[in-house]
Amino acid sequence: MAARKSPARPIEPALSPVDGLAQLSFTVLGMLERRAAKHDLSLSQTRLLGVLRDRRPTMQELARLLGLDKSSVTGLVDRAERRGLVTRVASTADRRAVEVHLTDAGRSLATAGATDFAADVTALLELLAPADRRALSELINRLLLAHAAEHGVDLFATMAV
Amino acid sequence: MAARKSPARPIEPALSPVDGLAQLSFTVLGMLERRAAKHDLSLSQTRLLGVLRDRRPTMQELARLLGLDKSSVTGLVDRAERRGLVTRVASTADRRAVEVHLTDAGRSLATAGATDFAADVTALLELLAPADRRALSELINRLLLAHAAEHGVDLFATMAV
DNA sequence: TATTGTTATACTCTATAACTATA
DNA sequence: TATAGTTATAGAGTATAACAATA
Repeated sequence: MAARKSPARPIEPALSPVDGLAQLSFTVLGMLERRAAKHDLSLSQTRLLGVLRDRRPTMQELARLLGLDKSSVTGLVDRAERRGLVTRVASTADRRAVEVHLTDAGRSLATAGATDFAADVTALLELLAPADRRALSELINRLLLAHAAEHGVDLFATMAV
Repeated sequence: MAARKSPARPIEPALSPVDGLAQLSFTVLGMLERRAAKHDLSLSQTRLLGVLRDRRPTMQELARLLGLDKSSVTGLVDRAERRGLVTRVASTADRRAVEVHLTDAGRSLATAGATDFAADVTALLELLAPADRRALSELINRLLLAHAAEHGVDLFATMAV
């Protein structure tokens, strides 16, 4: 029961800005997790597939992209490989290194997962009026750009899922 | 370096609404996780302490609040108890049940964690101009209220951390 | 010597199933 | 019988340290 035509100040009780942002984040990540679970994927496996959609990194690059230790990536890739979602391919340039490639099955799953998740988030955003929705996206973009700039990060480099 | 006085259409490259919301969620949860790690707390332990700040639930209620199986909660509480953050107190009403209480140490840690996290999120929000910040919070509140209403959930019941 | 990746090991987190003790 | 909680067990995910192969 949202307030219909309340003016500037909302009648509803309001979450603090901090709590609101935290709650929103939990909600969105929860959606991602539930969708992934439908495909028998953990959040970690989902991130792995997401990262591999447009890259063929070595184990070490993968570790950096995911922010994990290389030994953790060994296990992550082991389990994905056992399921036929990725393959290890010997690097031609460096005989110590291996590249991790998405298989067709892995790519299908990554695409399906991304589509499902996008549907969830779109449905969430459609709870807002179109003008509000556009405003929210614009503000989020502004915030993320400022944050990325402050940390010297390329906002578009690590996007996955 | 956000665009200073760009009109309606931003000059910067923009993330799609879905990607923006996903990225923002990862950013915020990442902050929470890093702050928790500074106190040697996992996200699960942080949620546990957060939930206990204003409740003394039984194990079963805790399982429901955290969305976990009761056996998972046994382990979670075991580890927290071993660290002196919570205690198990026999229920007077039902001799099968135990209540989980925060210790003073646990409460301190929960408070410190919440304060740190709030500082991080506040710093993030302060990357926006004050008017933008207020607008963003207002839109997030609207979105969460609509979402809570749709799912028949009390938005304020499960807030933790 | 330094780097790439794996292995050995340990711990947290989670779930299912079986169990104990109440109710 | 049903419920509250624990235990036994299994597996994912993570990290540190030690190792083999290659650079």
